[in-house]
Amino acid sequence: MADDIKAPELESRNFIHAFIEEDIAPGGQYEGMTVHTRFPPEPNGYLHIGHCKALTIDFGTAEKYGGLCNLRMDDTNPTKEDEEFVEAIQEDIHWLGFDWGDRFFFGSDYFEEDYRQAELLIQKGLAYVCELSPEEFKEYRGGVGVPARSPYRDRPMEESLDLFRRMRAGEFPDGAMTLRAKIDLASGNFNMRDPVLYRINHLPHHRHGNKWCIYPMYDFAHPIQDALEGITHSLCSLEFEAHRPLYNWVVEHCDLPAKPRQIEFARLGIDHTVMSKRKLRRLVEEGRVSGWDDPRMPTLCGLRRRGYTPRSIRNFCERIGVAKSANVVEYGFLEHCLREDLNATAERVMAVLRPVKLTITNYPEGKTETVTVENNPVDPAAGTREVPFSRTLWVEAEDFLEVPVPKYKRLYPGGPECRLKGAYLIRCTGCEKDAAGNVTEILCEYDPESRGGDPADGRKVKGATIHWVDAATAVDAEVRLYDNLFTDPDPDAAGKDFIECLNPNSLEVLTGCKVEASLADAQAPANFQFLRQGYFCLDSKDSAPGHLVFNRSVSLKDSFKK
RNA sequence: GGGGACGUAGCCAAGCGGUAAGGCAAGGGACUUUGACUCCCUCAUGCGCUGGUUCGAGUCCAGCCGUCCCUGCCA
Repeated sequence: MADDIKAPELESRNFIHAFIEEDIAPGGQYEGMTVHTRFPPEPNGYLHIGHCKALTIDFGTAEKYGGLCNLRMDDTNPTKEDEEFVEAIQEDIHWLGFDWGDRFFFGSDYFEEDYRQAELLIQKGLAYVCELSPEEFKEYRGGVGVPARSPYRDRPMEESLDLFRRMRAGEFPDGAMTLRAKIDLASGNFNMRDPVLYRINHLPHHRHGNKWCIYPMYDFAHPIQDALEGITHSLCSLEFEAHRPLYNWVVEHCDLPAKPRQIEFARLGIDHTVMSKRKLRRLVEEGRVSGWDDPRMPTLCGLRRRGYTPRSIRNFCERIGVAKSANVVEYGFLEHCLREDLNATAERVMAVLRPVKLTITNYPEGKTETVTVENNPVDPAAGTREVPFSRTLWVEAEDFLEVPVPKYKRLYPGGPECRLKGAYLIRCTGCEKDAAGNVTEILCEYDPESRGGDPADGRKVKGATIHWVDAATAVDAEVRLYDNLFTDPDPDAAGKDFIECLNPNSLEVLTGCKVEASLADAQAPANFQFLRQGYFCLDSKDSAPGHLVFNRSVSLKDSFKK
């Protein structure tokens, strides 16, 4: 693992570990064997935060037991898969800090072996070619308490073998027939009602071109892939639980070098967050977002652009736990993990988002000096920087109120002595306003004996510490404060058009924001919605791009409501 | 009215017959050159419900209730 700062309370033991320890213990199914796992994304979209949970479990489990985790592209269906995603997935996994070494595979590279296993099943009388059309298939599938039917079930083995070979040879159109496992048409588990093993699909494969026109189904291909790669524990999400009997059936009846075990866990959900790959894909395709890496997307590349660090995401995934009950975590928890990491590692700059001019009336006109500010107050090793200072500054509009609210300890006429961070102590003496009554300039006097921010006489400073930038030398940068991830305001909105009911104003400002670009090349895509957008001032040219760490809320209203 | 799972605080989550860990959120306080951070305190007589077994049950048994997944030639 590239970096290793973890939250201190992280302890890692879950029910999967208990199963595995049973398996490798004396007398267990895998006694003396090395635990091997795999992460098998389908290359039909970008990885999102939900995949990160699986990644953490797959790689983390292998690591815990001294084994390895393979990366395998699950590309058995050419309909939706694309090379673009193959590379993006690898990039995102590496960014997170996981490494599969040289164990990078494609499920489609086992097509020949899949085919051999299918013929073997036919020869054993355990599979048959079924000529039901897709429509008939549905009709014949039965229902609760009603068994499925297939008139082709008792077809002679030789006939099925011949038809299957001709299926491969391309003699039949899409949908004409399928290869089915002969299991149990009356099973209460519909996955066992003679499931389809192979379907015809005359579509080029992103990796094998036109070599194949029949493709194995996930349920057939996956256990074979696992076995061929020597996977001992095939960890997947809960919706495959009902497929486990089929997984085991394939493992048992095929001619395989190993017997992998499937264990399921609850997939990750984040409240009000759109996580379905189908919907995310739609957002991209309909141009609702600038791309898969739009900072409002819960994709890893989106989170990355938004300012999330790999470590914060990994910590998040480790802390949410692994269990089988529905796992819907509050978005605020993800945010907490980011804030925690940024607090420890992000170099600060002072930034003013809604600038108001502040003039120190007793500071000599034309004079400039530099003051020293630490880059990270919780990490002295991050060093310091020199920041220009002069008579005219920009400060945050909300740091001044003409009439203070209760408990306000920032600038107001006659208010307490405040500290300009790293510079001097000041007192507010008044303000200038325009015709409309808006504050245009804050007037202050400073204490020349307080350079660095500490009073010469050691008196206690009652007011707050104010961030500022020097008006003459400040650099303008575009700071994008993103709205929250794409949200579904109605958690029960399944199937509804969630895009139409987005509520961009309901969510809080993210604590850590990324400075994405300087003024020169700041060009926001037209359909971006920012909570705030504009050109803001940073205290130094060296500070962009990078992270800005704000207080939890930059809203005056939120800070002071009691 | 089939099959498979799950129900411990607002949200995750430990717990495996001996008297409810931890984290997030929330509230209170201390500290502070970010109203941040940090630190301290508070926060389930209660584990979906009802019975039963037991000296003792979140843990075992029975019944009920609720939620989710499965009826693609998707993964």
